[in-house]
Amino acid sequence: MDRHQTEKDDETSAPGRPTLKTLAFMTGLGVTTVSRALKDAPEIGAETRRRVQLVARQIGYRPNRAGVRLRTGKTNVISLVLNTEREIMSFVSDIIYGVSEVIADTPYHLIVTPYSRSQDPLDPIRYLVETGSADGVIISRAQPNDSRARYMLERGIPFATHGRTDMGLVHPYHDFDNYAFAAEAVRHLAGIGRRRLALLAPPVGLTYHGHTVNGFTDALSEVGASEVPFNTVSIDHSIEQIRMRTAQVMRRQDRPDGFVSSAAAATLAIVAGIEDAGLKLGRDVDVVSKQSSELLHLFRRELLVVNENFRLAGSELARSVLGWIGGAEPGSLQSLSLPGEVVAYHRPD
Amino acid sequence: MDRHQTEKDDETSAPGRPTLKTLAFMTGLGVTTVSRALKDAPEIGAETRRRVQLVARQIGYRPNRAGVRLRTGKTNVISLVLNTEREIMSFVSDIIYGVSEVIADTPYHLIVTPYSRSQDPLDPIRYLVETGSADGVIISRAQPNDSRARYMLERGIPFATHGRTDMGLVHPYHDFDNYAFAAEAVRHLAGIGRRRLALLAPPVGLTYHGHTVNGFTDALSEVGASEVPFNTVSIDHSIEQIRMRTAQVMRRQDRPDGFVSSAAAATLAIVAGIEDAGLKLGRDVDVVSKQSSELLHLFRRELLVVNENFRLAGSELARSVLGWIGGAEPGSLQSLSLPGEVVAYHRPD
DNA sequence: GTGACAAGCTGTAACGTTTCAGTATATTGC
DNA sequence: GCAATATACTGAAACGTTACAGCTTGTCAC
Repeated sequence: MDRHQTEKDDETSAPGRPTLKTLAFMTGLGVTTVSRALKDAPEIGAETRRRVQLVARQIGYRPNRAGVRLRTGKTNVISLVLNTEREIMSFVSDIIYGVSEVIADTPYHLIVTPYSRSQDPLDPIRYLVETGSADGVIISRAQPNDSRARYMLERGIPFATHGRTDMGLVHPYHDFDNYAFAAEAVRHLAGIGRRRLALLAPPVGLTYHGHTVNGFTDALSEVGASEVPFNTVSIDHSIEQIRMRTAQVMRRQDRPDGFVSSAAAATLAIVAGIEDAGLKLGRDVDVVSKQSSELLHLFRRELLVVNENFRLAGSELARSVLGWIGGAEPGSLQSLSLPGEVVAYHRPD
Repeated sequence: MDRHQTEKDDETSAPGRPTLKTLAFMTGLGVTTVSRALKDAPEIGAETRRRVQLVARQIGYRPNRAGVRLRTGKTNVISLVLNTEREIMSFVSDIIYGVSEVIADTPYHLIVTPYSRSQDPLDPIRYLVETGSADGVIISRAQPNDSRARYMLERGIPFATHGRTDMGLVHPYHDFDNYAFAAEAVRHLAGIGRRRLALLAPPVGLTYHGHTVNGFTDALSEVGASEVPFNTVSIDHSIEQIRMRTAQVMRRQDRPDGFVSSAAAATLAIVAGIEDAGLKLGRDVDVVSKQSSELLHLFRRELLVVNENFRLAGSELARSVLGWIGGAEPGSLQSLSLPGEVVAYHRPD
């Protein structure tokens, strides 16, 4: 307290957003005390604490994110990393809303970090980690051996994956039980007399491709049905490709009499292909499809559907990441969503 | 340079992310010089500038966002404000990717700020502005008298709206020409002999409701067709509501023989309603619908569609906001996207 | 009465950046 | 030869926050 010390600013002049200094001035306390009072530190008197919090609420104090971030490194940001080309449309929308629901009452913001086909999927993750841009990350399209998960695990940054990995490493995830889905679909088709089944699977490389294929084949042998190979296309292929391939296979004499489809948009293509071949859904062939919004029954009432709730997935993923950030055990933040029944169309009255 | 001055840190110890100080140490320059050299300030020698930039690139220097934000108030964030319940699904996905494309080579991050039915739409905007959380904002569902736009205009925060307003205030926007869409749809229907047309419009209250209705009615009188009132539902209503209402109207003797629908999902409901009434698309009635992804033709090949590109909208909106932030005239950042032709189904070969 | 200790509060420094007000050296005008 | 000026650089301060190391004051043990 020797020289300068311009008596700081006069607090009353600029009416800009209130800071700790403003609060300190108003309460007559020190900035440090105010800071601690706001976070319920134990060494602050109970009355002081209440007084500070009251004033803070009154004048609408909001901590400056940049200040906190600079000082502590905490960003209060969750990043959702998405593939710009391959992501299912309703997935993007629903998962964002699911995440939003959960972080709504937290100080967290959601930033969307996209990457495109051409890029290494690790790129956006590296960016996030290197620049410390997020406290937690959500990734989709998990792979059995997922370099992104491995990378983040090494750097110790909290994340959650949509879909499981298979590297013997434990981390939070949320997944839909695609094994159960495929198996249930096969059983249902077998139950209505279908015996030669084709599977439109998720792209090879993603973990749930394996789950789906296993559920499919296991159930096939369980019910004694046979598989019609259909693995030259996946749900990542274009509508046109799937449609043409379906039409092709449906024109063969040993054509399938049942399909299991892992995505709604792809199902539209399958149906188109079936009809291109001059066959009729529900008579010549049945299709069980996953869907994430209730639209397939409008499309063709003969379709059989199983619902997957992406909004729920978003919420679960957000909860997992926040849990990990909050210090919970990664292993306790894993969840699996069971498919509901295969549902056939019921005429609304 | 009297007391303390602990010779700062030894720069070589912690290998954390490089900062200006790191660069200053490596180049032997002052922090200020480095800062200026990196932003091509004129008072820095050409060689020094190149040297600093070289080193910065080599060691992968990235400015610390919190530091910049704290000092300058610049967040390098664009916020996309979305309604959690009412937003069209493909809209969310496409617009995000559209925005992402544009901001990919900029320092900007995209944060998604959702709000729900129950909230005042102004809430999220107020939050963003009050906390200074974004340099620019994108909002959708513009209204003729839009309190959000007015609010942001008053505070001077750059934004762009998806859809136009009608308050005599100028601000950036991107819009699809829904007047032209509806008019074109009517003309097309009239061209194939349809005379009693119904419009499934956007929700009242949004600006493009008016545009659509005007285009519809203007073209009706132009071609001498008549309107079958259908304004008890809008595209914001549930599939079931639209479906029932459609079935109702289709069972009347003066039923429409043509529909114009402003959204793809709603079109599914209209078709379902038509079929509920025992009528056949393409024979008893034709439907022209907007769509944002190429799916309606798979649904019913008789459907007539007009494409609206939401990804483009996202890109345009992002460009507008960035332009405004960059100092361009708001009035020069407005764009209108013209609808393509009404397209009927063409059998892929 | 003194020492120890706890309770409650405070100032300073630091996070990384940019801005402001310089300083040192070279160049020019005359 | 010297002032004026331009060039190229620099340190200190500030943005808002939290961590650290204090500082008072009061209470209690003995």
